[in-house]
Amino acid sequence: MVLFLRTIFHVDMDAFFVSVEELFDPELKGKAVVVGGQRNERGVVSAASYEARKFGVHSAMPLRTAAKLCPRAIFVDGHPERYREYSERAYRVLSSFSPLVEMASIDEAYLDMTGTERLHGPPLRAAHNLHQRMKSDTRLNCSIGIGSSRLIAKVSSAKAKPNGVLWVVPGQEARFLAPLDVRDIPGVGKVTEQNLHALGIQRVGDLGRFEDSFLEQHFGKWGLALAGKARGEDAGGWFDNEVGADIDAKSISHEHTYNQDTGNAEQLESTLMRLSEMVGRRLRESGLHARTIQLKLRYKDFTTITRAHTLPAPTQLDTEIFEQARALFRKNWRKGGEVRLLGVHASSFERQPDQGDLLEGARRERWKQALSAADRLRDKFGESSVALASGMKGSFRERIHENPAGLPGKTRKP
DNA sequence: TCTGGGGTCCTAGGACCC
DNA sequence: TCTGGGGTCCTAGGACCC
Repeated sequence: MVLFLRTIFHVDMDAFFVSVEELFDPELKGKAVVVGGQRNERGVVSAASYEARKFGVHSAMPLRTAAKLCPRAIFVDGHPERYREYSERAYRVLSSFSPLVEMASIDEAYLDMTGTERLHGPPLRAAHNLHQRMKSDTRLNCSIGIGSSRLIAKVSSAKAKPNGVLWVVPGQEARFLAPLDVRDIPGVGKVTEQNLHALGIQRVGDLGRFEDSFLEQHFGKWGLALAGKARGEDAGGWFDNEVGADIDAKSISHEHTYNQDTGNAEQLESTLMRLSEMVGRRLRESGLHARTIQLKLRYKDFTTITRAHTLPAPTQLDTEIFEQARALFRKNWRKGGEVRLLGVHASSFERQPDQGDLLEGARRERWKQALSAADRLRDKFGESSVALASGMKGSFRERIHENPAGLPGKTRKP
């Protein structure tokens, strides 16, 4: 039950990574550009310019496929620092329009603009002002969707692209959604789309012909949410959160795909050490302690397993994370099996560690201090400058580059 | 065509407890 | 020998998002 009408903006930067790269190299402007790596690297497209999209190139597509579809495309490595910087600039602009800003990812945000009419005027005028400010302050284009829920704002910003503003007038939500493809609903991917098609549901409006209970039977909890979404409601899950509500991270993970598959135990364990260090570092930075450590292992043929272990007491120490990850690895790795990817994942966070006896607590504290010092060194001299002894073992200690294409997770503030 | 990395949420089964 | 019911924790896998 909606007690009062909300005005939500969804602001989405247009071809964000590509646009930022264009600022650094104006030569790229107007050309087919693919960000994410080189044309014959192992990896996928992070972002494609509108020119490249005309050839069928889109994000998440293997780089090699993109090269075949659009041979003349320019391939550019990603620059996460640049994207973070421009994301922060965008955040500053947004914050000057509403105190309730929530970055949903590096290039999109929700604003609760409810009750700002006195200051900013009616929604469309506010949006146009915001649009202009974004352009003048960041030199980047964005699109803005306006609606009475996150869902409507999100869907309408997609329809406003590129470089547009779209307002769905309150009361018109269902009419706006009805003709759209079910795939346009956030959360409906390839699989759900196929399942809906099998029931003869192609457009959002078709959902209205079915009872909520029928959808629940077919799709469980998600089916119920889907019924609500067809009416434009933020039904279920993350969408229900108030804009700007502070939500703690639920997991921290790092993974690495080798350029060449490897079955070398020493190299694999060395990678695990590096990944454990990266996870431990992030835990310490955010003051979190994890109880569950998970290993992810992907073989050459892409079969993937995950194996988890939950500790009696939470940790944020590289050594303890590594110990668990390695134990899981040794227990589950098919000896000699060629590995494509390794990952280390931490979850079940607690703010305070269960210290156990005092001596033990002191020992851990010393470790923590040593590791924090290492963190500062890394800040200064780069990720490869410091490693614990076991990570140094062997000649395979390689540098894991910061994910060139990756996106940070949901963060409240950049 | 040969498939990244970092997240969230959901399901389902088994263990264990009352 | 035929076998409850609910709650919680843990693990594995998968859909989905950017």
